[in-house]
Amino acid sequence: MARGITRTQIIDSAATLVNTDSFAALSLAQIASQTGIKVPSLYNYVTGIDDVRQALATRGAQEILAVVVQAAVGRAGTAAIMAVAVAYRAYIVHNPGVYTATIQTANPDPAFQHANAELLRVLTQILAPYQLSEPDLIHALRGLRSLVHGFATLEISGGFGMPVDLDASFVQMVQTFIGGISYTTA
Amino acid sequence: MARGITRTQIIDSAATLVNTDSFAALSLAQIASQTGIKVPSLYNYVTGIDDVRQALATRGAQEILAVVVQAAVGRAGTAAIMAVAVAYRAYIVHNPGVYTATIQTANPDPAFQHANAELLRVLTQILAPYQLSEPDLIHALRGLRSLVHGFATLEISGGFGMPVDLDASFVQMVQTFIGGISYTTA
DNA sequence: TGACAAAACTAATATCATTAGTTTACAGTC
DNA sequence: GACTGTAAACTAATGATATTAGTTTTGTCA
Repeated sequence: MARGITRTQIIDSAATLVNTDSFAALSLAQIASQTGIKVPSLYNYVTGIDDVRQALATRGAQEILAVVVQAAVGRAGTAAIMAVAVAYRAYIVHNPGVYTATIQTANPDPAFQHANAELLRVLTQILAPYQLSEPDLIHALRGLRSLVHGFATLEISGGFGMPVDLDASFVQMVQTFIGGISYTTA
Repeated sequence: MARGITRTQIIDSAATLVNTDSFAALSLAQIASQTGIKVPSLYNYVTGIDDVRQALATRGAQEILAVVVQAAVGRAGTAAIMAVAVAYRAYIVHNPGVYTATIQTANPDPAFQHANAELLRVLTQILAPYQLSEPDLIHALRGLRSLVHGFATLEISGGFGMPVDLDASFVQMVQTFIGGISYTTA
């Protein structure tokens, strides 16, 4: 008996599985097989498959926050927005399963809520230089998230026919957005 | 035995179920219960649950196409883009389950492919007046789809905190986009 | 009326998640 | 160094799922 499995290892295994296979196909049987224990033993570390899904969602939210913060430091204005958008999209493309968990899992975990709130705070800070009115700020925040989320999810689901020039399309889209809020300001 | 169930009724039932409950929770047991027959009898009309999912996806694509075409007729330029975006979002918000099927189901059905191709053609026509270069046209198409898809999916998954002023946010976002492609042209 | 096909059914199998109850392994104590 | 208690693994069983096989019923048409 290879005693010594940890909850973290289980979530790690689940993350790998959902990123390589799919979030929908995640099962305890897969996780048990990868971690070398039997399915019921998993219940020593998680309360069920929903617990695993929520843990993935929380991890995803925290990782996105980290990636976004990393992209934002030392940058301001349009450069900051572009860097954040690019980093956000990159995370989604490289972690499609975990990101899917982030949006498809109802998650009351305070850590999840906190990471999301922090993300919103960072984005708000990045938009601060534009001195938008309260409603316009909300509009801009929603627009930015919609843009990046929409593009990335269509991208990982194969929604765009040919994969050519996806980078260029994304950059242009974000630039259009940046131009738009600039004009709103003026 | 209430003989006379049809495949259409089964898909209708499934559509109602996914829109009121959720796409993920769809099961043959639910459909059988709603249509008044036993689960195995469903196999006289569908090849399995994946067949139902694909049928939902195809229906969604066709309905979206119809809604978009309806919004586009008699309009041109910015008015056409706005009308199409609003109609698209409205469809998603009112048919969240069917729309989810549209994006989460791998669907080789030619009718599905055709509806998507037609939608792309309509959107291309709407952008024609802007006389974009070939790559810019592709960028704009991707941007428009990302925008609407992203906003609507975040909306139906409760991604935006408060539901206040969602209409205003959406309109402003689309206007920003329209302004952006106009400037690209000039 | 009788035969055939369509459409329902029951029964059975395999795969899930989950729970209950049991055994094993390790750590600290006498 | 044996002993005990707990943590962590296990086997076994249950209920829900999709699916398949085989059977019965129903309606239509000759």
